[in-house]
This record gives sequence, structure tokens and C-alpha cells, in this order.
Amino acid sequence: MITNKNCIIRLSRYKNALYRLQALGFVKVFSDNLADAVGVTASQVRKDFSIFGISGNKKGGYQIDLLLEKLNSILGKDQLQKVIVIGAGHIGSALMRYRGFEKEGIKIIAGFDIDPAKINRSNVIPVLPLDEAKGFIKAQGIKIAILAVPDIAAQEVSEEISAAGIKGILNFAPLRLKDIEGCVINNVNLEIELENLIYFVNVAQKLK
Amino acid sequence: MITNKNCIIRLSRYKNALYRLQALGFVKVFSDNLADAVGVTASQVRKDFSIFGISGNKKGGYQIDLLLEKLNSILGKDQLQKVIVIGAGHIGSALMRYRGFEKEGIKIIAGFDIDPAKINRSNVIPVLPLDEAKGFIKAQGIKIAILAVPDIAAQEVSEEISAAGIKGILNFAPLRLKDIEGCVINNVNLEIELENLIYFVNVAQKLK
DNA sequence: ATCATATTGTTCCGTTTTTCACAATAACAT
DNA sequence: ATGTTATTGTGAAAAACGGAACAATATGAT
Repeated sequence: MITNKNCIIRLSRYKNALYRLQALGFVKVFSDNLADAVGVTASQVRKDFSIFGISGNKKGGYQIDLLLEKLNSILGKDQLQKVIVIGAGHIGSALMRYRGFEKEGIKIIAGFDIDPAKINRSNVIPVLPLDEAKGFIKAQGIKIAILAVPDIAAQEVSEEISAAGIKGILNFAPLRLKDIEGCVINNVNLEIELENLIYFVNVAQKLK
Repeated sequence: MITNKNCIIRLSRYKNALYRLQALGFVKVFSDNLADAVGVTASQVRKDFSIFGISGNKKGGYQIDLLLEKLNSILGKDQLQKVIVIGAGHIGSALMRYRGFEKEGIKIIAGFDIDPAKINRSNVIPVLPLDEAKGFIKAQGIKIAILAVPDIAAQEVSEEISAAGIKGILNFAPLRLKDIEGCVINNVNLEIELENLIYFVNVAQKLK
């Protein structure tokens, strides 16, 4: 079974590129077209496909619609993914308002916050009290949560929601969460991303 | 010269862990303490340090304050980093309000948007018209930009700002920007992060 | 002063990941 | 029908990466 995160990220990128190509009217695609679009080598594209048993046609490339079907199936996009957001601060509420997830079949169906002032049950995406999260997760069978709470709270909250049934957490809190059995954690750390950028910009400057 | 992004990310994590240890009163640290804090092996810690010529003391470990000094210097944190945000939509304005960057020595000094309704010159972090960005970047010598514009605009805007002097872009638009000579691009793609999480959650389920 | 011990720094080794290279072959041209 | 060509699929080579192991050595104990 595939455990290589980068490989799966590439599949997502292929998929996105394929939609763009499709929108431009293309029906088939060659490995080197996709490679250019995504910024990898053509070999890499073919090998990634081969890992997942995706095959094309000698001299004919890959048929975009079939390819998308397979990629979408691998990526779990053949069903709507219901997601909750924990923490309705700046980042959390921006994510709730962000429309970009919908076209990816990802739907944020509720937010949760500990602050009573943030509660809003009548909103399109309601913001509910944090202590209702556990029941909500169980009742709705939610598997994925976006964690956007202050770092001090992140560890405790992550353990609670995973105990309630969350299997995957996208963590925005700028600290490393302790591994949780049966729960996958992906970190988005904007400070570190910026630091990283700053480093490579500085290095590039020094090279000159 | 180091081109391994993961290695630099680890340096950031070491740094963050060191601040936490320092806050707890620790003065020195051993490679295995840091390893535990960050979730890597002790060998990895020592090797990372060795790459950057950071040395500790046999049997004495590393002195936290000196270590932090070196890491901060490597990561370019010995000077305030002025950053601008392009695009004052949901994500862009959340980032402008986000306080987490300040303690990292990263200061967002202005936002830019093409929509006149978003302009606000009197704000603490002013939001200025997009067509002032070029002049602003040059006048202030800005090197780093956070790009949070709709995907359709991302490519064009990225080329404009890099022509004006931007050397690093943290791109939130969900598409791959064409490589730009002399400009480093890091992508933060939330859709892909979620997709990735969904994939691994599904895989974990199937394994049972 | 000598010895024992803990920890670094680095070399070596195994694994993973990427790239290269080319045989297989389907499509097309003649 | 035959030959040519373009592109895939994959096996082998190379590179990158991380982990284990251990020699070197500073510190502290006796």
C-alpha cells in the first residue's frame, strides 16, 4: 500500500491539471504534457500511474475523462466529504467562508468554538459550542476535522475529537501534535512556510 | 548548499521546540531531547546541525541560547522580515489579522487588492490598490509576498510582483505557478492537503 | 591521575525516491 | 501488408535521504 505523501500530492496535482486541460478542450494527454503542467518529469508521471495500475495507450496517451475517473476514485472524490472546523477565529472563519473547497467535493458543514460570542446556529455553516462537537461528530459520522484553535488548546482538542471518531486532522496550530493512534495528522504551519521561503530567498541571494 | 526543504523545516521545528524548552527553564539540551520534541531521531538532529556547522559539547549537549542564535541566523530571523499580502479576500484578510507571525519576526506591512471596496488606507495594516503594489515593493524593498488572489489572476500577478522585486512567494492559489527566474515559490494548497488527508484516512480504513 | 560514562560528530549502510533507458507495441503512413 | 514512429510501461541505475553504529572525547567520579 502506498504511504508516500508526495506521490499522493502529485496525483492531486495531476487531477487539477487535467481539469484545466479538459476545460481547454483536450480529450487526451501524454505523460510529458502532464509533466510540464505539474512540474515533474514524464517518467515520474508514468511511474505514479503505474503504481496505481493506471494505464494509457501506446502512442495514444491517456484519455482525460477516464484518467480523471480513476484519480478521483483513488483520492476519495467519488463521494462528498463532510468536514468540520474546530476554532472560529481568524483562520477558522476564513476557511468556513472559503468557497474553494466546494468544487473539490469537500463541504464544511459546521464550525465549533469555545467562545459563546462566536456561536451562531442560524448561519449557513453554523458555529456551535465546542462541547457539542463530540456528539455532532458521532451523529454525523464526521471523519475529517480542520483544527484552527490556539496552540495551547490544540493537543487536548485533537485528542477529544479523535476519541469521538475523527480519523484525520488538518492542523493549523503551529506546534507538533502528539501522534494519535488511528488518526492521521497533516500540519499546515504558515510561520514555518514563510521561514522556509525566507531561507531559500536568502540562500539564492547569497549565491549571486 | 542545502536544497532539502525538509531539512530547513526541521530547523524551524528545532527552533520552536528550543523556545519551549527555554521557557521551561532549560539551559542546555541533548540531541535526543530535541529529537523527542520534534519527532525525529537523534541522529537526524545531529546530522542536521552538522550540515550547518553547528556543534555542541561532548557529554554536554548544546547550549540552548547559542543554538537558537545560530538557527535564527540560518533562518534569517536576525532581522525583521517585512511581508505584503496580495489579495484581501477571505484568506488574505485572515492572514493580515493573524497575530502568529509577529512573534516570529515576520511583519505584514500592507495588503493589496484590485477591488476598490477593499481599500483601506487608514488601517493598521493598510489595504492599498493593487496597482500601487509595484511602487510599494520597490520603495520598501519588499522581498516576500503572500499571494492570496483568485487562481485566474495568480500567474499574472506573480509575474508582476516578481518583476518589481519580490524574491519569494507563498502562494495560496490552488494552482502551480510557472517557475519564475530569481523567485522562489512555496505553495500552500489547502484543497490538496485535505485531499491528502482523505486519501490516507480512507487507506487506513481499508487496512482494517 | 586514572577510569568510567555520556554524548557528540561522522561514516557507513539500507531504504526510498527519482531518473534513465529501452523494449514493447499501438497507431499511422505508404 | 509492411515499415516507421510515437509513446507507454517497467526494469535497472542513480541519487537523495534517513537511521544505526561507533570512534572520539569531554566531563565527572574515584
